[in-house]
Amino acid sequence: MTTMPGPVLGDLDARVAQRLATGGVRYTKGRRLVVRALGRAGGPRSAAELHGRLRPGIPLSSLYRTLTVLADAGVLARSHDGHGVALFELAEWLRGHHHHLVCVECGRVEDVDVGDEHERTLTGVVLAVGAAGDLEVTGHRIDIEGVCGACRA
Amino acid sequence: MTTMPGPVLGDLDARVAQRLATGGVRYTKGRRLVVRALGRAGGPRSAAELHGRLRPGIPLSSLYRTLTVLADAGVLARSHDGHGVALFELAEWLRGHHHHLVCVECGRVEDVDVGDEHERTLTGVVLAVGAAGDLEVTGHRIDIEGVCGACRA
DNA sequence: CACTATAATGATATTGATTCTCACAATACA
DNA sequence: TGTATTGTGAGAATCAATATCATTATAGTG
Repeated sequence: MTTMPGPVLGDLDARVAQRLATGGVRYTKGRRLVVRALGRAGGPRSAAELHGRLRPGIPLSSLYRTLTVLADAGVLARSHDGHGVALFELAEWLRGHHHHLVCVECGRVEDVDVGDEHERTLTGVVLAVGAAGDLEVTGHRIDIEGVCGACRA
Repeated sequence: MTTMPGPVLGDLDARVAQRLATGGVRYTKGRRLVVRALGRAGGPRSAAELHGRLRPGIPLSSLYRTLTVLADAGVLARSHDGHGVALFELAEWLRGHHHHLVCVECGRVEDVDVGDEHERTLTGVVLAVGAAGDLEVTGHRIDIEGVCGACRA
């Protein structure tokens, strides 16, 4: 169980549409394609990966602009792989809180849902450590590094 | 207490020298400067920051090469900031295991040492989650995000 | 100490991901 | 239908990072 479809993938479009509407941002065909592709993905994806996978060949420049617009609107979250390449995924309020399994061999990143029990434990430590470091904690990001099944084979 | 000098900063040079020697890599003046600068820093730093701080103006191209050499030799660890810019810090065997406090306002990243007790807790959860996700865990990386004291003021 | 092989440096050119520009197309709404 | 506004596509520009290459420094050796 390395991935889990969020409970809301069904009305993903509807939720994104509403969010964009309140910001006066249009939910165009290209933007829909990107959101759906990321909804299907099991982890954060780069612009290049999305560009290769999206069928009606969206030009890279438009894709980058779309990703930026969606990120600015709070629909997508942006992170980076081990080489500084930008990765995009659905924002937490769409995808649900989760962390990442990172393969140190192939670099692949996959979502992992931590159970409530474990998440409570993590949050407790994070809050304590952040407070001790004079940080007003707003969130945390955990990457679990190792060798994935495919790379072990 | 947001930072803590590792127990080995005194003989940092000696430890790095030995490590490089076994790899047939010279510990030159420029490389010493970079290692010491990172030994003084309280967190990971970008090439640009180091370039600005290093006194005998080392050219950027040389600095990048130095950073790459030291990272390849296992002396430095490489990560990335919120914009994909590479950050460098002393490797774990030199600096000691730690995590990062990230200010979401100014982007500054500072080291934070988690106590043994908390670290054991984190490791336990990480191993359990990694195993459940079919990952042979080799390490973990935790960024605690929030607003730093300076930005709150 | 001088000599040679090897490794490191500095200046510059190049790459690659990402962003910007601008003319054109699509959409919303009066 | 007309008009203002927003989005798109193609290509140029940017910027961090890397590669190239001639020059310089260093470690060993005789």
